[in-house]
Amino acid sequence: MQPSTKHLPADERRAVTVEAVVELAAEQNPSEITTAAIAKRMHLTQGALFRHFPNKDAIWQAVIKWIAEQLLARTDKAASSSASPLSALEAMFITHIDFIVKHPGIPRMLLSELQRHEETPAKTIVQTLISGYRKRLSILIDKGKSQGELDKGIDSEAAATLFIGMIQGLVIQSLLAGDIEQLRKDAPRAFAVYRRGIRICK
Amino acid sequence: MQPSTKHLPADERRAVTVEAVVELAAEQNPSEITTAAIAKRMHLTQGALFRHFPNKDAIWQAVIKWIAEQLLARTDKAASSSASPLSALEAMFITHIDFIVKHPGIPRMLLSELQRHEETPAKTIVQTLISGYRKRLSILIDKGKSQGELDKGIDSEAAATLFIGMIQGLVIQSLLAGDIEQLRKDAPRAFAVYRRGIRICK
DNA sequence: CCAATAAGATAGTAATCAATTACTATCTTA
DNA sequence: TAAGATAGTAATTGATTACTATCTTATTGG
Repeated sequence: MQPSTKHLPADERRAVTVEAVVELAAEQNPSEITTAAIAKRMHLTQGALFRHFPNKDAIWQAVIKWIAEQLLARTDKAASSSASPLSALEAMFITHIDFIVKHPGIPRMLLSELQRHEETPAKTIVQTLISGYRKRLSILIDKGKSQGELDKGIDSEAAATLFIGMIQGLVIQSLLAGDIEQLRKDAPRAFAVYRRGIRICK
Repeated sequence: MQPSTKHLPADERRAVTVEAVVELAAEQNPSEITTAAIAKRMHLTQGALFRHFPNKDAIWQAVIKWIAEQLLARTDKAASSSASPLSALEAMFITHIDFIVKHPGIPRMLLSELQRHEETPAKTIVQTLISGYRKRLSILIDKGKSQGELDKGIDSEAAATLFIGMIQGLVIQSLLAGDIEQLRKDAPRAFAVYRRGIRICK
């Protein structure tokens, strides 16, 4: 099954489309990605895209859905193979950062989507993703407290929000610098400060 | 000098334009703000805008410049009227959050600008803003260490990055929720966790 | 091997948008 | 108060974009 074949079955073509958009988002402003640009990247004519998606928004929705599934699957796996709640948090963090470094277009797509003021289906997917992620985090933090690994005085929800916010902030700052490697460098240092904020005082 | 006067002098007209764009950015995706929409908000015809700005990018540049000046001025003032480094950090944080809550279009404009892949003049202004902001923070943190208020073991640069990241992350999450009041609610709770991460152990 | 159908190519359309142009109204000052 | 400078209007232009109608080619099951 060589990937350069024309006439792909519909579901494969849709998967390749998602891939192409994630790639393009790493290279340019996602809100300026045209259907023509997507088609060109896939060596397809622009009109052919509309054989597989009813409209452009449906393409975006598919991309966001793929991102959400990937991220939850990867971080879940990382957390479940960790010995303690705190190490699970760290494993989720590292996995999350790795995923973004591997696909720099991903945060750009998410940011672009949440810029929209209307409630789009894609935005709803992101909301569900984040609230699920936050739930997992605060459960882990509570577990850490009861196991005596984390300080009982901390606000679990706030700590979960800060965990997610830390990642988002690091991503924004590397986006601003135009250097994804900065993310890899800054992330562990920021996490060290965060860890100190939730751990029991020694 | 009623603001609804026609025939404003050029510099006033430019200032009003910046105001209009910041307002519009609170209501819609900044990348979809058209020159026609800006003109309509100002009760002006679209073409008239180009009497005062050579092109659309120049409008954006003016808006970003205004934001940067405002933010630095306000946080500087807040920090200088604080008793200790840690309280200065908290004052800057609160001031920053207040500024965003008052003008919800601001983070949207900044996010929109840094989504662009090219190096625009506006993006350069944001980079300068953030690096100046980070510098101020790490100096404050160093001062806090030497005064025995903050833990000497923490990484000042990472703590500064996390400070900024925390704000950016909180903003993104309130943007996602479509509720700016969430920012006001979550901010102090997240800051409490952050404070615990840098303060000396009691 | 041959229809039936799925997938792609080609060539459009209507709408939108930044920018420009020719002209007019208003302000300022010598 | 006349004349130049400044600010605004209305209409248009060329480029771009999402989407579609029609024709062509490849794939596949009987």
